[in-house]
Amino acid sequence: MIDPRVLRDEPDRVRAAQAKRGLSGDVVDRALSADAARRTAIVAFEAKRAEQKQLGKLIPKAQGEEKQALLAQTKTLAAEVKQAEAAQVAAEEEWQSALMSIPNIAADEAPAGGEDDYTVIETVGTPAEFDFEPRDHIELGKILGAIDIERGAKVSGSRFYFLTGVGAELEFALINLANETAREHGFTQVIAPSMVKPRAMDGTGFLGQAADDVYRIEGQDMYLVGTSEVPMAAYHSDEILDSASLPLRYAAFSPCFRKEAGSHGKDTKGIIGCTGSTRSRCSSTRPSRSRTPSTSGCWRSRSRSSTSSSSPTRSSTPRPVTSGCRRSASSTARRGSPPRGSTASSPPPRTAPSSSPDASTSGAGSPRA
RNA sequence: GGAGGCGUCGCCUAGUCCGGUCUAUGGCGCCCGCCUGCUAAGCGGGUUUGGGGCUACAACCCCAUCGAGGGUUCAAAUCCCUCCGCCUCCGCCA
Repeated sequence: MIDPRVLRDEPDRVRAAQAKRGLSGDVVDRALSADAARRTAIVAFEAKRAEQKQLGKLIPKAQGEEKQALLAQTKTLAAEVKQAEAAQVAAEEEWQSALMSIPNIAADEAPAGGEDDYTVIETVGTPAEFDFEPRDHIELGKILGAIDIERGAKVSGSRFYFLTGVGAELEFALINLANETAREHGFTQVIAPSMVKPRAMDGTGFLGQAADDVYRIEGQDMYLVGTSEVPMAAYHSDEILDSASLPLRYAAFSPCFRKEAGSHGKDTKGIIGCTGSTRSRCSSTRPSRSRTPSTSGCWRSRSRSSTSSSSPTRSSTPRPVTSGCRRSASSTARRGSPPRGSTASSPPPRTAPSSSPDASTSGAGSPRA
């Protein structure tokens, strides 16, 4: 969720960010009044509680009738404290839910609007031109015996596939390439758990507006991760890191699970943006004095390399505590842009917690390796 | 899945049996000051985190915080319940 202090101090900034996404600013006002109500409730509760504690100190010293009177007095007070506390908790929850309904503040450089309002920052290379009718990945996969969609559907349903022979080899090769490249750049190799507790999922914002895309394990309070960003963002949670050790850089590999809710049948032809995939993802943690996000690269093993950004800390001090972090602004691709050269810098809410290239480049299907 | 042990403010630790002067003890480390050719030692003070009030974003005051969440009670580190984590052992392991 967004920093409550930003909301309180710069509500207009939040309203402007809402407008940029085409969202109403009403939630901002709702959150502001909830914040005020919350603080009023806190004052009321704490006053009662302080009174109770003061009286409680007198009881062991008192004797006889005086003690009985005190006990009676403090008993009713205890009830009042309980009531005030309940009111505070309710106000707190209202405030939380209002805050949660506000998405991350869009970065200043992010253009207003939706998917079609992108700005091209840089074009790398020229799109390939063929003097024949090029085949798509489905056809190629079939001819090469690399992708078995039929059996994928039989075993697991639509949007699943088996990678076979050179297809599987290509997958491993891409992962190795990604990891090797990351290693050369000083990233530590990590194989991360692909199931996490709610705290980790929430910490990266995936239980907010992206909750629809997330797989939850039935009967267990656990989630399948949509990217290793989730376990890695939680990796150093509750730790205080020596700033001299920063940045800490990790290239983490994991299977990735996303429901891709609402995207069924949308420019997929089977395997792009699939429900289960593997990725190698780089992330780095660095001190954040300002509230600007730091960047991290992301190599996706599937068919392209890409970059994304994240904000590994919400601490306003140089002390980089990564607990429950959530990126506070959207991303800017820098390097290894997809062949189209487009740079989506304001991910739509559905994909907000993820890196923008994941969501915006689904059409560029030809492997680079 | 089962049995046992453990979890205290950076680290170690006292306190838990028997609820209230616990405002959580002491040591180490760290910070500030004093003293001192320098350093070390010594002496004095400070040092959990989060929230709120008042403000000058200070000082100060208040609330919460003894793994987490409930409960009992006028009152919980302390009693009860549930959960989590770590350790030891047993079971399971396509």
